[in-house]
Amino acid sequence: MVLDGRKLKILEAIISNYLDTAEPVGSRTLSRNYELDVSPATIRNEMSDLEELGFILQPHTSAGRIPSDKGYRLYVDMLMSANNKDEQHISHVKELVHRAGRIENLLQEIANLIAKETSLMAVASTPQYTKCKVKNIQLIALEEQKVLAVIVTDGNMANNFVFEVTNIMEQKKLNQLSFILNKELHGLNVEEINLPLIESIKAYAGDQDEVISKVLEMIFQSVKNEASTEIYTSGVLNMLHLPEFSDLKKATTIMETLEKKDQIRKLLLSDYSEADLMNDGIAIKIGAETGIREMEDCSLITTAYHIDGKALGVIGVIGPKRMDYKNAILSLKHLIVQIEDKINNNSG
Amino acid sequence: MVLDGRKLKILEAIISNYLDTAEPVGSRTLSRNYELDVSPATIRNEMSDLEELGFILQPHTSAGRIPSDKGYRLYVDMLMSANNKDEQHISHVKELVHRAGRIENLLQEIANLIAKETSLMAVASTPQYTKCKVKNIQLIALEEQKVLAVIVTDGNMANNFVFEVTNIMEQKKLNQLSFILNKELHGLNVEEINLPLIESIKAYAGDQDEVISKVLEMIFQSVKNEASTEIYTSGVLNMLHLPEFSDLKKATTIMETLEKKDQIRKLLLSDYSEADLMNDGIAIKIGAETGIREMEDCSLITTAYHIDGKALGVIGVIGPKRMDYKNAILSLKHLIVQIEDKINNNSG
DNA sequence: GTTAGCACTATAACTTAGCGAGTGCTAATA
DNA sequence: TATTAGCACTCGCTAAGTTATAGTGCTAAC
Repeated sequence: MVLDGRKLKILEAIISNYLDTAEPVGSRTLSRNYELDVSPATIRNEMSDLEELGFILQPHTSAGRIPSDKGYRLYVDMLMSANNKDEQHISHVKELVHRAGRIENLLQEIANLIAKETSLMAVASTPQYTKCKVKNIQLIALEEQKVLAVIVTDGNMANNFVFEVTNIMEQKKLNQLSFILNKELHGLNVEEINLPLIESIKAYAGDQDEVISKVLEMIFQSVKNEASTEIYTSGVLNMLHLPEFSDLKKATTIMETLEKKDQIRKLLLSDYSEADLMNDGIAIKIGAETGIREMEDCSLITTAYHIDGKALGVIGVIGPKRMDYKNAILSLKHLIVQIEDKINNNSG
Repeated sequence: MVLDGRKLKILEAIISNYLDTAEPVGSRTLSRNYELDVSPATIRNEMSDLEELGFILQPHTSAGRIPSDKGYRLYVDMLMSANNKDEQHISHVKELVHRAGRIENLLQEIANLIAKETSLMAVASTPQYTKCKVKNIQLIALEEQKVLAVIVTDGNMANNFVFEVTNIMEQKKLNQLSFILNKELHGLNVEEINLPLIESIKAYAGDQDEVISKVLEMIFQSVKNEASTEIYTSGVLNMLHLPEFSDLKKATTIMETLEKKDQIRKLLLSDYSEADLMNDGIAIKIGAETGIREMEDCSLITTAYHIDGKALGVIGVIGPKRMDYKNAILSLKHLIVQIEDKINNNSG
């Protein structure tokens, strides 16, 4: 049994209808509303085949059919190869991107925008700190024995750390130390700051090595700390309006899952398969493919943004498997261009 | 008709029972489970009186009674005057407070902790920026024409702004300008930075007045921007488990309301009545008292934290009107001490 | 290969009856 | 006069039964 043209057409019709209605699709509906030119009975036979092939399934005997994960997969793969070039979005995006000063704000705004455009949940991660380049380090005297270290990386991400020192520090002295740190670290990837390097820099600092080593130690620690990749989300509540979560129990479960930043972070940063990367860098995970049981009714679409040609962070959409993939992909594709523009200008 | 001892006892029993069960309370239950030493019939008479006085109400004819806003008000006022001194909490709070470096992290952690302790939603606002004192300003060269300004205020709050300048800026030059800015602004309240002051400082700067005025302009602008007071929340999802929101529509409404940071900010920072401030600084708003229609089933308990004796920011709990006020108040009271300790040490 | 017709099925939606918790009122009691 | 027992009544909730509906698969005819 093979997926001939007519079966494909019917499958497409089923998915398309299900995306709209969230209701199982019956043979009569298909025959009436799609130009298939065959009777419901014929469609029933084909549907039976499609089910056997695993592309659709029946919630219960007397119901219509809904797409299976495998069905969705075929559908999005077709979408991707169609390579639709329509670009209508333009508008206020440029403005928005221009307005936001720092990348953190930018990412939050981007997430808000995606959520609004798609009426779904949007996610955005900051660049993976470890892969960013150090642009500037500045030490600031707070009070006698407290120092604030500001570390600026690509994309003008500013990370702040407060630490205590045993000696009283004057700003002038700190400026000198900042100068040394900058000379040694400027342009390095954060993950290149390792123990041997720290030792060698300490040697320079002479009697002020306490401050230097504390700063470096903090950077070093923060690298190991996965949580340093911030996740911004927006539109979680949009999920509550979807029929798939119209039952409070399901709604609660999905909300709880989506609130777990650790889990979402892992999901976003998990390796892309090569197949995904073929498609303009758009990666799609459908249902069980996410690897999270609670998200079996959801799909995730992501795309990475690049700094200096390296994929550093991710923006994406989380919606029901039934989401409007086409629109979501378009939104992401469009925004990613803007973001990269902005970041690479900033760090250029 | 007056609220004699027995009526009060019955009212207390009704509220107490309703806090536990979230179900309307009937006369039989009261007579059985509380030591009132009167028959259900008598209690019914008293309840009828209490209803007429407006302290309780009946959801429908054949149901028991539930407390009205007025009833809750009496109840919490009694709680407050009882001035309970029991302090069991100790534990890891000190540790937590010590661990967090910057106040932003601290507040988020505090919110998490309150949410966990109370199983409700917690809120915390950063200090009102306008009332904070400038502690240090440092300018950092990012690239040829971009400068990052870090403004540190009381409690080691660091605010970052990026801006562009027309001339190429070297770090050395920026250090000099930072020095000038610090000399002029250190110790001032942010809101004291007004236009006349800006003009007078510009005069000092001579040919470098562009940078100076841009920094000051940004500070000045951010003061006007209410949104600069960040709101941290935690445990929004706890609300979903409460019986009052077991209906999806209600759940959605409350979630949407609680997600609106602007609204919550306004609510938190709205003026305290004098009466509230009498009670150890604990302020309670019950149901309609919040002024937000969607929160008519909720209560808000807040308390302010102080820096240099001025109330600057707020931490609080949002829960159903039926929440455990006593426990929530205790949690807040206990934490506020820790926070003030931490902040005032930091800024001391 | 396609289609009409039909028996069959499972869910959803509506209806009804009965239960239970609670009230208010009245009359008896201390 | 305050309290209580008794009772009729109310109303929402639940369970059971009933109907309607939208779908299927199969068979036989085209």
